[in-house]
Order: sequence, then C-alpha cells, then structure tokens
Amino acid sequence: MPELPEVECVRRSLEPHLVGATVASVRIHRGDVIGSRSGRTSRKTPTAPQREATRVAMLEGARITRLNRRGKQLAIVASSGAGFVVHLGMSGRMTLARDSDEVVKHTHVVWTLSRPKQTYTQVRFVDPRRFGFLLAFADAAGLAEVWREIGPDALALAGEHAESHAESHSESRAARGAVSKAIRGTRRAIKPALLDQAVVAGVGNIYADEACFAARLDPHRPGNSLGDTEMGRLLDAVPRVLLSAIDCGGSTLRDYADALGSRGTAQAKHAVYGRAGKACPVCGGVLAADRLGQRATVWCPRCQGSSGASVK
DNA sequence: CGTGGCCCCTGTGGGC
DNA sequence: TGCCCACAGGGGCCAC
Repeated sequence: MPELPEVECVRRSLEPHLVGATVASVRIHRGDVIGSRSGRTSRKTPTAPQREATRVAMLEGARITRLNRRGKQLAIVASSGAGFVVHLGMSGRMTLARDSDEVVKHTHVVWTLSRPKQTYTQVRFVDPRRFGFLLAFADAAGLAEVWREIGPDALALAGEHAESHAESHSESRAARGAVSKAIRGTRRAIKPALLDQAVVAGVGNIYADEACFAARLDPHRPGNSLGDTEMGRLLDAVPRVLLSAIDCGGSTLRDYADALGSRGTAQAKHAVYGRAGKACPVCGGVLAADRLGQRATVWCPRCQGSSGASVK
C-alpha cells in the first residue's frame, strides 16, 4: 500500500500527536511483527522478561521526541535516542485512536500515550497481511545502521524547490550523483532499478510507473543506456511525482488512510498506473501493460519511446 | 551481477 | 449465490 508519499502523510498526521507524549504502556498482540523479516521466524514463545524487554524496546516508559522518515520507513525516536522503525509493507497502518475505539482485526501492537490535553490516547499498528514490521534500535547509531541498507531518500533528489536549507543543495547533488551512478552502472531496466530501495529509497510500483512516464522514458530501458539529458529527466521526475502525491495526501487505491483516517486523492492524477488499455493523457494513444520484475507495469509506447538506444 | 520464480499473508473483485 | 483464481501499494531468498 504505502510508498514514500503515503508514509510521509502518515508521519505528518502522527507527528503532532506523538511528539512530546510519553508511552504509558505497550500492548503486543502479535510479537512476531517485531524484528527484521529474517530475524523473527524462529521465535519461540517469549518468557516474561523477554516480553518486558520487547515492550521497552517499543518505547514503553519513554518520551517520544521526533518522527523521521527515510524512503518508506518511519522512525519513532525517544528522548534517549532509542526507538523503532515502522515499515508498513503492503497493508500496514498506524492509526490514532481513543481507548474506547473498537480494536479492529489485525491490530498487532497498541501504544497507550499519556500527555496533558491529548485528543488521542492510543496509536495502533494494524497490518492484515503482516508484510510490515517494527524494528527496534538502541540509539542514533543503531538507526543509522538500519538506514545504511537503503539508498538516499527519493525526495533528496529534488533541488532548490524543496525545503531549502543551506545543506539541501549539496544533499541533493550527492543524492543525484549516487542514484545516477547506480542506475547508469547497471544493465537492468530503469523501473526495477527505481524499485530497488538500495538504489533510491521510497519509490514503489505506482510512482515508478508515474516517474518513468513523467520522464518520458520506457520503463524497460536499461539503466546504462540513459544519456545525460534522460537521466536528468528521470531524477527530476521522481521527486516531482512524489511531492505532487504528498500534496494530495497520497494515493488511496483501496484502503490507504493516514493516522487520522484521511484518504488520499493522488490516484486521480495517475497518468499510467492502473490505466492499462486506456488513453494516454498526453497523446491519447493506448497505454500498454506487461510485467516487469514481477510487477504490473503500464506505459505509453508513444510518449515513452521504446527504443533501447539513447536518443539524446 | 541480474533475473525469474517462489514465498511470506489476508482480502477482494471478477469470471464462471 | 457461491466458488475459485488472480491479483494487490511491500520485500527476501534461492537457483540459475
């Protein structure tokens, strides 16, 4: 479900309610959503001390000071620097709630907050398919270690237009350099390269198709076939489509909603995703579809020239 | 190194 | 109406 824009909207909707709050208690209904995918399979029933350690790792007793995001991952950080990363997978949600609100099916973890004058008393991690997970880290170095596995945040590709701190320009240059090097250094098609979180963090199946369309590049084009102009178009298009989607509150195809239950409207702007066989919004031609790297892919053969050669 | 296949899960929508 | 299959916004792992 969630790609970078949706995770960012979740972050923004959670932030004012979590920052400054103390976690009074953590209730874990399904402990196996905690830990990396590889690290949680062989788990036996935890002992009481282990369960307590897990609640502490999930910030029981701690005060939340900030919410950071990199790609599709959301980090909830306490004053000690400890915290946990939330990955929503395909169907995960973080929802704000009151104690009295019905606990829906597939609610795996519930944090109860205590803070003066709070509107919501709980945050809940709900994830029917359980492709999402929560991963604890002990301090800033621990978070850095987790995030070392993924590439630069896709929004860092944006130049001046984004929030302009003094450092944003050099950060943008570094990100663009790293991503263009990664893409140009491979024969794999640009779409699977964009989906590879180690190349750039935050792009999923919707926005990969949308970015390729916006850049007028066939998603099948080998990365090492892109010319400078084409690479520039791609690196511009990625943050552009993501920022546009954030402005719309994300894409709600089926059930995405932010922490307050607000749905997104970015799906109305999709030029190609989910529109196979329909008319290209630019040229009116029929949009083509196939599978690329096991993922449904839609593009306009006319606007996104199918030639493998770099045509300037 | 890159790709294709299969797996992890539940829910839903379409075709019959 | 009901059943079965395919598919879904995530990613990991394995054999080639």
